Amino acid sequence: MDQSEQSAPPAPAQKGTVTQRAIEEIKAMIREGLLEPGQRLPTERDLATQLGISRSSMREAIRALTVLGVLEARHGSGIYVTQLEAGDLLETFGVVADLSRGPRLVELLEVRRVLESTATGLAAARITQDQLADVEKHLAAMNATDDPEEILSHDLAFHRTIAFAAGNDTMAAILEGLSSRTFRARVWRGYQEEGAFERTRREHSRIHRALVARDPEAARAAAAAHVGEVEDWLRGQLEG
Amino acid sequence: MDQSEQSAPPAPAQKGTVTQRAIEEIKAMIREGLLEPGQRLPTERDLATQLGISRSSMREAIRALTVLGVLEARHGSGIYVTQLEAGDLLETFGVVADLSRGPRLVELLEVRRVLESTATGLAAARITQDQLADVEKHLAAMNATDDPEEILSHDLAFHRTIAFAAGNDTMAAILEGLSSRTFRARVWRGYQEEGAFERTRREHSRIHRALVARDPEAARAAAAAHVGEVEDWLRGQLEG
DNA sequence: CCGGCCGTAGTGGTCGGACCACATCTGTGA
DNA sequence: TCACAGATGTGGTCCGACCACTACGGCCGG
Repeated sequence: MDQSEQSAPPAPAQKGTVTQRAIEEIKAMIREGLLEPGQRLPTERDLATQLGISRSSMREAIRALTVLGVLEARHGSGIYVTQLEAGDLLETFGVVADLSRGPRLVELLEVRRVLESTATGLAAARITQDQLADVEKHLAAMNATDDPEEILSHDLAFHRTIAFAAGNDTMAAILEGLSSRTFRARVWRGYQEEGAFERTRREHSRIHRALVARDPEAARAAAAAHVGEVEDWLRGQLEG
Repeated sequence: MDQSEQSAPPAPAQKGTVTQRAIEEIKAMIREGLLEPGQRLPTERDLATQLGISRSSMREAIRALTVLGVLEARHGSGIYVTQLEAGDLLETFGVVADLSRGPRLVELLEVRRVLESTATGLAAARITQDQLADVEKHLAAMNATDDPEEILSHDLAFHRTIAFAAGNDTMAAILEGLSSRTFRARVWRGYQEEGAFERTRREHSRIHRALVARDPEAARAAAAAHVGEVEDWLRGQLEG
């Protein structure tokens, strides 16, 4: 709305802070293909000189892009562009889940329910024998122990494998964030104390059977019900 | 050489870089409720002293949390915790969409289709008269002009209003990121050149009719088809 | 000739201090 | 009483030095 074209091409375009400008500058370089995934960037000192800013400011810009999963700094070696894969970029999604509280937790679970059911449905049609074997491995391990930590660990792997088998890495990465350890640990702490172990096991078995039967609709329903259980419980917690 | 004064009983926990430690430290403070949304933090200088690091490192940590939407720095005033609302935290989602290319664009559209259809279905049941009026306003404005920029603008507002009416702010925020200006501009540039205007208008009308009729299933289907059209086109582009 | 050791140059990581730009409060003067 | 100007404190930027680590290459012993 304010983009009135100016004459000077090398004009600094005094928008916002210097660091912010540097961030946009680097993002633009990547977007336009000047920086390929995996490629090494010039040194911090050189980059700072190129953009005419101090190394401190450039470092802040680099740090910002690092936490976003766009860049990766290797001490003593250099700065590199990540592979820009779904996992790299969506890692920050976990932060959101970790810092969310109250009603937002329910909203996140609602999003997870929608995506998880879709992914599980897709997986029923696409999962390979090897992946199915993995799923069964985690299912068995989950049922073979009573250690909550271990159960949670295999539970996560169970769903992760299924999400990955759906073939949409982006969706799988988002689900990964929505199921991050600390997030689920917080919710499940109370949920499992109410003796939900058995119900969880039944639900997992139902999902597994649907995958074996290659029944997408059943898989979708089972996954939705599975997440929905936790969702309803949490909703009740917030009200009561 | 001057930092060896105290033996540090609270355990320095030498994990990763100093800055990384500071980031986790602040996140923990927020997670544990020591820092409330909207609250003002100590000054950069004080924070640096508290954690026993330099101001430079602390600034990098703050910058990192700023781009994640957790903190907000106001020049001359101080540093504040954001409201930690969905919009604040999920703003970075737009960055992902902007930097994605090729097959990942299709994956993102697939995620959007799933969420958009869900949100539109929910909206059919929950939208208020005022919100419906807004939707109609954008629909009319969209059909009254031929300026692609303006069309895109109202198109975004059309879907945003609907997503918001669904009642799940988190879902709406994610959709916002998946529909960010630059992302859609890139895809639609080619799509609309193929004379897809008319089809888009028909699809929007269909969504609108379903909302008016309070028919969730029809709304869901219409939204899925709408996004699916673009999805298919893009998939074809990548193959052909 | 080969291979491992070690020094060195180059990189990111950290530090401390200085100064600038901006927001806010305060006290003065009309 | 109110408006303005200064003082104060904050984040924003810059500089220069040093530390920690990696990678490379030449040296030395086998």
